[in-house]
Amino acid sequence: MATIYQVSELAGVSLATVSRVMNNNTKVSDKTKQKVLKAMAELGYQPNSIAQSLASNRSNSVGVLVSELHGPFFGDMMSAIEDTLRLEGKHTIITSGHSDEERERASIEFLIGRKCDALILHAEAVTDEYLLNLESRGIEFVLINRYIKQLENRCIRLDNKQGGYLATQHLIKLGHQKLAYISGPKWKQDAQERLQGHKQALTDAGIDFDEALCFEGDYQQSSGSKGLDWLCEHAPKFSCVVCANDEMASGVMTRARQLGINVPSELSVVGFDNIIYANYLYPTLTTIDYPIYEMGRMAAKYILKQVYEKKNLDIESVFVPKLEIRDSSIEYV
Amino acid sequence: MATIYQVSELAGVSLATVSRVMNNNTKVSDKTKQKVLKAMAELGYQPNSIAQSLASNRSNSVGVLVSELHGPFFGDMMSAIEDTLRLEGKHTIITSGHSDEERERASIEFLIGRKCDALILHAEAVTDEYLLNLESRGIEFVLINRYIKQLENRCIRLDNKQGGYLATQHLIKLGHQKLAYISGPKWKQDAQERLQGHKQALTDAGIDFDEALCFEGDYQQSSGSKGLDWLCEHAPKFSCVVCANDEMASGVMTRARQLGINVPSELSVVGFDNIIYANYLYPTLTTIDYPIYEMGRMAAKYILKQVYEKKNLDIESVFVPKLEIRDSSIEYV
DNA sequence: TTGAAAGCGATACCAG
DNA sequence: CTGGTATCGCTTTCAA
Repeated sequence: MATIYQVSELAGVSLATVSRVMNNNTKVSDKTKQKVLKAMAELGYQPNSIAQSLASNRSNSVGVLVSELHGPFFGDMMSAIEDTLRLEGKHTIITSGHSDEERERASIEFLIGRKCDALILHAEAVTDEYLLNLESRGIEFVLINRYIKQLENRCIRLDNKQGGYLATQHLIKLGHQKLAYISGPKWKQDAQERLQGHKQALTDAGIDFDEALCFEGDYQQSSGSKGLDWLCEHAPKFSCVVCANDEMASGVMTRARQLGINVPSELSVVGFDNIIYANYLYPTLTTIDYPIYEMGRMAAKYILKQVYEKKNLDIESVFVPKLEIRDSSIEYV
Repeated sequence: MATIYQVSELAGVSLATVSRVMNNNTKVSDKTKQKVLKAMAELGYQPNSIAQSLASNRSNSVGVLVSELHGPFFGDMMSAIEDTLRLEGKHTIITSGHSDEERERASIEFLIGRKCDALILHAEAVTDEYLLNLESRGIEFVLINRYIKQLENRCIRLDNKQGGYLATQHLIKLGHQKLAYISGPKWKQDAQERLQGHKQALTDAGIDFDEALCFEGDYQQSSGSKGLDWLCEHAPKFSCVVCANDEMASGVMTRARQLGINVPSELSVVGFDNIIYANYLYPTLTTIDYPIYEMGRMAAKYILKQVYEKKNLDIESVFVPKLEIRDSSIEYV
């Protein structure tokens, strides 16, 4: 692998000059520039980015933390970020935290050690203090789907409560009075907020929230199935179930089919997230649109603006959920 | 951020000694070791991995290239790799190539520039020559889902042809005689192989392959829908359709429903890959199991063995597809 | 506009 | 077992 030294030798200029044409920030005469370019081409020179990072304390790469590397939600998030950053020549390093405090922290520290210029975090398990401390360490970062008051301007988020509200309100408007709910893990902020929205919608409609109609899932498809089983066995009668995400909703629909319960005529189902295949389920799933791709883009833009000094970028930090009505929910008769 | 220099100063030893306790490969007296450890703790010292890489020409990270960051297939692949590598303290850097030659090459060069110790590549667009050249450059890598004779031992792959064969044979055994086929992009190796398997199965059953019953999709869900439309309009009558992947199969089933065609009674559908939600579709999808998680693990193990000198790892490079019979395919009457 | 030289933060070889 | 020192490949003042 050719080094900058060999290039400078072949071109008959100094190291510094070669470096200058690479980063073309300083003026270099056109003639020398051509010589250098030619030498680089001839040697098939590729700068060693590790050395660049060490010297400049800049890596042109941003670190991303997701909960899981698989799953439609994080897939879209990663794609959005990489697409956006790549256009500006920045690279993306991805790690996963598995919703576990220890592992999230380890991943974040790894990214920092890797001298990422900034971080985009979907951090669920790590404490507020840790994140606050990150800021005081001078680390540049932005949070997706988490709200911490003191870090407000670094939070790109969806109004989850409003989303939960919309989902439930939709069913109430359809005449449903007995609504079951399958929540995400209660310790997760978004799960809490979505549930709060649900309760608020009930209250506003004069319906009492019944703990017995509420099952705590884990956001996985299988827990939707488990949830439906549990509800059928332990809960009072209900005509619909609102799920805290689409994957659990999918689990519910599949299990319902196995149990011989028709969706939507006997049971309406509503999801949350609007993941890509919500529209390919049968029946197609009524859900709350979570513009995760847009939010991923926005997070990347934030970094571009704050860290890489791109101007003319409007940052918007709170996104609004939208109800997407499809076939899995119908009027209660 | 503390440096090794400050640690050595505080501990009253040389740089070299500090380095030695970090990498504990050379003997260091217990007493000095404790002094150093204490100093490190006191300063909250974290080695700078960029500097380590530059100096050691080792990064303890392996680069991964996938086609897309989203999608169930690549999600599982990435998860498998990261899970396996992390257990050994190695890190994963992920990039995407979007099935585009230019971008695949750029990503690979980025990973190399990043001094990854090895690469795991799902490279579709880059030429054989390029890959061959990679080897002669002395780069350690392993290929997933691609076969190049000269690189045979570096190829972790599924017998795609056999998979295509099984899918088609299954339908023929059920009595189908008019089989439509929706392939992946013809320029992709796996798409070719699966199609070959399909043709072989037809031939073995004495059925002629009919070009008019074959639509070329792009492995996306939407092209499954488009494919069915096209087939209904242009192709002779058929009683089933075999799809080169599950996502297109899902598209076919959804479109069939919209067209009022019952699956499976009027149309049997078979997919390929056995992605996680194949089992949540309605009807559940008959498909060919692609053990991508296992293959991702295996690729990681190969690297662990070859590059990081872990012993006692059995490497298996050709995986066997398995037919997974579910509800989307039934006997032809 | 260009060159010389001092780092960046570690590793690793060679002596002692 | 420990210390000194050259080195990795590049960036970035500082002068010229």
